[in-house]
Amino acid sequence: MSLRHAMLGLLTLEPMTGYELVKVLDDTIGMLWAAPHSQIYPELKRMEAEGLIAAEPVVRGQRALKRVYAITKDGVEELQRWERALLPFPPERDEHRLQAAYLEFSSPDVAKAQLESHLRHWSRRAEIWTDLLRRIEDGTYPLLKRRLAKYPAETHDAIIAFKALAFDGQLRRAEAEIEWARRALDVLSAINGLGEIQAQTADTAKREASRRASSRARRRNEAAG
Amino acid sequence: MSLRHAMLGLLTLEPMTGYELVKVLDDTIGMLWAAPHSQIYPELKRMEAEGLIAAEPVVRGQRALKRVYAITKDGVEELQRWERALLPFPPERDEHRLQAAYLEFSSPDVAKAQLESHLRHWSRRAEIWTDLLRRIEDGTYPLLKRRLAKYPAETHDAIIAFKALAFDGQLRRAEAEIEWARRALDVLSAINGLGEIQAQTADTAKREASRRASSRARRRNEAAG
DNA sequence: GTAGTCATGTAAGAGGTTACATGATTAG
DNA sequence: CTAATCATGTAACCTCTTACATGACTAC
Repeated sequence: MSLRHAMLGLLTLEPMTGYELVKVLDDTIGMLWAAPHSQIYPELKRMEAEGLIAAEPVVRGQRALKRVYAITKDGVEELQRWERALLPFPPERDEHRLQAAYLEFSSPDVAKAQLESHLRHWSRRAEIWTDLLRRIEDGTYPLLKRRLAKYPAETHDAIIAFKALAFDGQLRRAEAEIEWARRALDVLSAINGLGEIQAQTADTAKREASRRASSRARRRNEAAG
Repeated sequence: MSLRHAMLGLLTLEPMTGYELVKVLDDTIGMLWAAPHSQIYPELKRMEAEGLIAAEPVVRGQRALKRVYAITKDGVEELQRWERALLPFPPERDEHRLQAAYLEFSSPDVAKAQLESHLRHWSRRAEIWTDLLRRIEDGTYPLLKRRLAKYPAETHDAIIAFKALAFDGQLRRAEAEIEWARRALDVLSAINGLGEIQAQTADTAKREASRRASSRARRRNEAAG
């Protein structure tokens, strides 16, 4: 349940509308914790109901209203409670690594394309995080500028250091992925026996089971719908 | 939907019971894709219904039966289809990194304990992956031994290389986390201004809004239930 | 007999994805 | 006037988590 804490953290900067939260959770903070608007609006409602944030209606144009959310005392307490918790580590679940583990069922050209895609993805991520780090350190990152303006000078070093720390962690992760993908491409090009490996199936193993399984398989398009 | 592909991959080694899959997905392969038994058994049922695997009842003791699942031709095709797909990259979502980004709401001693826990967790993971890598490379990893016995000799290099590649990626990730946590501990000890930062809340910002928000907050225990 | 392992389920609920849906405002 | 942006929702579906549940088999 960290979407809530990502939003509480953002609201310690200043009150925001759901829409503004949608934007930052799709852009910069989304590089730490991403969320679509379909998740954000309902969560804001729940947080308001629980008293963690308070909405104030603000006029917009002639007819329209927008709801500006501000964090409450309870919200700050919840953020601090979470901030001080020892969070459990999630189980390992990495689809790309799992795919790599069974590359013998792929083909060399496809595998190469996949690893190049991996490299491109994490290189783009690394660029984004490098850029964010630079902007945090040279003071041109707007969210941070506004945050520093709001908190006492003696806390600035810590605030800057922690924001940089988080993105530095992301960057290190990206760099590890980049190095891995490069090495994987080397491993791939050094291998010849790759290709059309035939797995032994229930069908080839057992004749009568085969007929049942494959006719069941043929029926599955209708049955699964 | 990769649990299915993790299991299809395992079943290309040999037919297994749900229980055996539970064990490997909690142990070695669980280091790539973890899953609890409550997810495995229903998924096996679905996969059987779709014709990707075929169950054979095998006697156990006097009264009991166990269901041994074998991959079918359709199952192998599905594994190959997935293996050749360009998988999308998931959105960024890292609770520990998010927590690090707002460490100014924590306290120095708690933050230190959290980072030490991070270090311990990923060091344990690194040990596990290092050990798996060693056993893959010196041929003492039983799952791999059995796999090699089943596939032609010219594919062995590739099979070994891909299994090693996957765990190497995990190891690199762990090492990046370890280095990050070490650096984070250094950053932490270099900072003094950390501690009881007070966020400006809706309560402190607006007097009349305050009264409404905090009385709402007081009511929330009953209201939220 | 009894503890540990083998073996297999169900169910409620949380969190996230994808798609569908609507309308006001502002800049050109 | 029209396109982009601002603004806010709902709903079906999927995956995963956590907890509850049961019973046979085997080694001591």
